[in-house]
Amino acid sequence: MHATRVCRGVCVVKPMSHPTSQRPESPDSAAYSPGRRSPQRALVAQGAVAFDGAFTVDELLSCVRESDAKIGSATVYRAVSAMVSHGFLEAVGERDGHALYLRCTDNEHHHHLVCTGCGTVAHAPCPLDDHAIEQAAAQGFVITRHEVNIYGLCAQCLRRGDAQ
Amino acid sequence: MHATRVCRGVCVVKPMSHPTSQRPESPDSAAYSPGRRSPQRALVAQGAVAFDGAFTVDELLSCVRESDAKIGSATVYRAVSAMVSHGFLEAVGERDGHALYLRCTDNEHHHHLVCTGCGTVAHAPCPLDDHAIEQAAAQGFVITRHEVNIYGLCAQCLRRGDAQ
DNA sequence: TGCATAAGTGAGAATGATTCTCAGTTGCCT
DNA sequence: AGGCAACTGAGAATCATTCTCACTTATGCA
Ligand SMILES: [Zn+2]
Ligand SMILES: [Zn+2]
Ligand SMILES: [Zn+2]
Ligand SMILES: [Zn+2]
Repeated sequence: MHATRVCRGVCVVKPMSHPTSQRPESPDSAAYSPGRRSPQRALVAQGAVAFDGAFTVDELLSCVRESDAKIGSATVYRAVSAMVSHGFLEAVGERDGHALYLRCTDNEHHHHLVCTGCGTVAHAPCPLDDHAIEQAAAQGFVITRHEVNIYGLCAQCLRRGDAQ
Repeated sequence: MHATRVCRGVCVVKPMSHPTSQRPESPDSAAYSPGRRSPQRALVAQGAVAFDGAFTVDELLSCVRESDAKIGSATVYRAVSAMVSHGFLEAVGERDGHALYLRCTDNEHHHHLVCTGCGTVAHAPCPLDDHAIEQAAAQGFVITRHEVNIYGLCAQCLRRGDAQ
């Protein structure tokens, strides 16, 4: 159905030799999440960065398992939650009932267009400009939150003729 | 947490006296869904219409149960699915893990702004204008689907000071 | 009108992503 | 070094939604 989504080589990081000694200090290990620094969270962050585009928690899990075979799925869910609430990851819709996440380094607010074939992502501007906000205000509303999820097919998948 | 969401009086329709005879022929019973006409689907359609704004399947279910106490939840789920794919209902995001639906009679494409306090809905224009589509095309993408869910608070809920 | 047939129904089981529990670990601060 | 709260992992639990299956029942056609 979908092309197998693999994270790039970077993902398969040098497996940590031992718990306490010689822990891989990822360059952004400080930024990915608040709270304590753990090797598991560092691996999850590295895995997320290694994906080209959108990924599910399952995909991230199996990617991370290549480095730490016995990491628990709950740990990855927890790490993803923390990263999302810290802004290191963004939720970008879902695929087949699995939530999609994305690491995007562009820090001005915008949205994403996800290829349903391969997970590749393109940027899309936010529709909530001043005009939209005023229009909402004219109807008595104050906007607190919004989701814009756009799906499509990238050039490659179009060429390959992947359906849907 | 949330104000109790009730459908208006219309919702509590005259309970059908008996299966085969004297079935309530709702005015739009023909339009709500493709396929066969059943009293259950008519009730579900009437219930949906009776809501002012967005509602969850649970809310719709308990509304419909006031007319037919023993309607199955699967039946309501099925009816909602059929109505969504027929365009009679629209999905407008979620609340606490429950999908939100809405009956909107405005048939030109647009999106919705849902009050998280009471479910009241306002209209919002679609952000996917020609420019956005061209911009996607410039990145090699063809858009196939999109979701725009906006959440906020309506004037009434703001006045009442409902949080979130 | 009377049948055939496929669509709809309902009770309950199943699904399955995500969250929770709980008994260990282990960063991190003093 | 010690204390403790945050983190982990295994597995159980949650819980909205879907599926199964054995009936019903619209609906089109003869
Ligand atoms: Zn693609
Ligand atoms: Zn935005
Ligand atoms: Zn409101
Ligand atoms: Zn739109």
